[in-house]
Amino acid sequence: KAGRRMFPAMRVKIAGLDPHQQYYIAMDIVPVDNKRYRCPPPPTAGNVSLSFISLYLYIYLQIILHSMHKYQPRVHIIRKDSSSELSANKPVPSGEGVKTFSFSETVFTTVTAYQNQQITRLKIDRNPFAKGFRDSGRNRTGLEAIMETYAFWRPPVRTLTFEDFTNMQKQQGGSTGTSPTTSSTGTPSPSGAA
Amino acid sequence: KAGRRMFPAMRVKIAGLDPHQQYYIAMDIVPVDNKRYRCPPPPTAGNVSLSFISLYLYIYLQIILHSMHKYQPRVHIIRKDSSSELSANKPVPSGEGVKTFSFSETVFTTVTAYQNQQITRLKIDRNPFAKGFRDSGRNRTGLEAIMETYAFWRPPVRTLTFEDFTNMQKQQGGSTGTSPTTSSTGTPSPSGAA
DNA sequence: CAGTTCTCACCTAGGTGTAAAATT
DNA sequence: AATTTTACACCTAGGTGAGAACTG
Repeated sequence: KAGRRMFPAMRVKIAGLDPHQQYYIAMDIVPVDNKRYRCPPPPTAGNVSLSFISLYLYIYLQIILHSMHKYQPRVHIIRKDSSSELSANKPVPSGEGVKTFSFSETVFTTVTAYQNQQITRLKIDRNPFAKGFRDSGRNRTGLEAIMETYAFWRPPVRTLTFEDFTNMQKQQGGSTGTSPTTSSTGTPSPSGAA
Repeated sequence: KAGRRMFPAMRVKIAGLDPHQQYYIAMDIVPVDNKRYRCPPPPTAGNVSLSFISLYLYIYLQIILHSMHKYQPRVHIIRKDSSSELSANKPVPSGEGVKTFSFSETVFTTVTAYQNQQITRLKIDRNPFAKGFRDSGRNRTGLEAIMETYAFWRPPVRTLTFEDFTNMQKQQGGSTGTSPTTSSTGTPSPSGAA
């Protein structure tokens, strides 16, 4: 047992795939800060768990990261017939039939102890496992109390959209910033905004 | 949430595969008692969870069974190039490149309440989740007490052996009783020997 | 009455931040 | 001094059989 779970989790929704095609879905986490490249970028290997429930796909990926570094999660959609062998430990292939998505607001910083009191409060308020630390002192209104009891907060879903699968060949290459640009607090391992 | 977990679990070890080939591994549970066929055999559909850890593969399969019936778990090794489409809800294909294993000692009977006091004791003694019901009254010897605390009992591993992959074409067909014939107590859902 | 369903106390298993202790 | 590690109380989440309640 080593490391801690990412919270909040990355949630993604994929639209516009060709139903007659098959795809691989891959995820990795790459360092954001190029200045630190003398510390070798952490390997993206790890155990993978899949759960198929209806049309949903839950992926639990174990990735080793370094503390006090800035990282960016990425999601890759890889057309099955784009020959190159897929494998953990190897970098995700690029080229035709491979599309990489990364959302700048999901950049996070790894820490071993929180640096920011606001992050701590956010985690305690949102993570069900931290319920024991919630400040039940400040009294909530009736509705707020009900929400607190019943609501299960979940991180927002990022949507990966293919305008059309046939365009995929021309749109290869690096990360496609398909979304807003709010600097964020999504933070795995105990973490916070540095 | 419906149904209960099978205990003890089915454990299987596969040997003799061709490293240059790819295989599907399937599991289903079929009724043993042909006399009851007027009750339609239960579907083998269900959610599947996979966990890859090192070379181990954990499969959690959710299968709906009828109570008070006798069942037989089976494991299928299916060569990937044996064309026919794989799908839950459909019966496992048979023919060349498909090998089915079933161990007669793993036959079990489904119940909603235990019929046999010995089964109850076995479950309580072996299943870690039933620890609350263990009879700590009858005192154990020192070693036995230590064992009780630390030992995690796991059901025996059945070995599925391919003498040679190339023989697989000729050895198609139904279940291959590859093992001893002890009538057994392996029993999912609350269950017991009828 | 035989069989099923439901609730419950009692477990396992493991995810939280905290605070002290250890490390660098 | 800054950071990481460890033990801990407090949670979530869910798997046990017992026994009451329910069903046909």
